[in-house]
Amino acid sequence: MKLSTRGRYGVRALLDLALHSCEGTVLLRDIARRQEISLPYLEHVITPLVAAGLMKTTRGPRGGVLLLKSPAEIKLSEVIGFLEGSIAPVDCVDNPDVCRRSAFCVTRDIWGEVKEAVHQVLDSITLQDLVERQREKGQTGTGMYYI
Amino acid sequence: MKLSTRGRYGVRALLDLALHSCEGTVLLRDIARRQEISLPYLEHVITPLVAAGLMKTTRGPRGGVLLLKSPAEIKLSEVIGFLEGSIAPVDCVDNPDVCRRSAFCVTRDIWGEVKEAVHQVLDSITLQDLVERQREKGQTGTGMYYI
DNA sequence: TACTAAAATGATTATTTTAGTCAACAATTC
DNA sequence: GAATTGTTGACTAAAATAATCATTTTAGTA
Ligand code: FES
Ligand code: FES
Repeated sequence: MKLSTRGRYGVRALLDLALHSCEGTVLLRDIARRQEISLPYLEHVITPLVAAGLMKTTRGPRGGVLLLKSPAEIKLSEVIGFLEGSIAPVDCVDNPDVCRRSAFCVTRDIWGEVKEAVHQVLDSITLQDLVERQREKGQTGTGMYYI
Repeated sequence: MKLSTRGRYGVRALLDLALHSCEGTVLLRDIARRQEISLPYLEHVITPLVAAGLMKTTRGPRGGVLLLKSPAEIKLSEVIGFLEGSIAPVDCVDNPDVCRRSAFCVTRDIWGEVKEAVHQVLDSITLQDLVERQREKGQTGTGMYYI
């Protein structure tokens, strides 16, 4: 039941981007530095988010990453979906055919309830909520307190 | 966010045991056959459940596995805890020291909420609930419908 | 006692997933 | 056209997963 680094880094990158996008595009390199993620790896991590249309990238000087949707319109359930795929704890919840026993398996029902519970949490939280929570905590993750 | 086979097989084995333990001990071999899990692997899977005191095993002829606690007293949250460890989606939820950023990381708070949501589901379901659900579905997993 | 049936344990293995790195390429600005 | 920035795909090391197998221990029974 662990999240991979894709999910963890991806959400953090998105939050960092939202926090610093007042000036338009943000350098991937800066996100990587602030979030302590290697730049080459971060490039791979955000790929699905770019593909999903959450952000736009421009290359070259003055390039960077730009948030395309308003943070209030980005739900964590979508983000995790793009980054990790389904949050179902077992595959047969989404796709009954992978288990022959699906029709009569009560444990499958349980895993479905777990999936639903996680979904409700992540579906009720937007990137905007994260931004506000972070501002309340006072640390916007600039990294200056860590050097 | 996937469960490993330990969690899936372990819960199924426990349910199978509860369903068939009217006669006392149950052969591991029978659980393995009904649940379509290889016997040698099942032996490893149930090890933590035996260690946790949920079941007792006796070797030799007329041996097998015996449920030690009443199904109504066995919560799925415990079972998954024994089989998979913490259900926290990231380690820093349980152990803040693994991330330097814990004190100000709002994503960590989210993962804590996810953990709590999953816990609430699993903590509210007992093995007895599974038994009853299975009986309602009519298939007690004898395997006879699959041969 | 010897035999057999069952579970326990530990070593080993193959496969898959994860978490990255690296190099070459493409686009953009100045 | 040179510097800068993101894109892509190949590659790799390490870890986790999902087992299998051989050996040992224990308990009952003929
Ligand atoms: S049907 Fe997939 S675990 Fe039971
Ligand atoms: S503190 Fe662990 S992910 Fe932020």
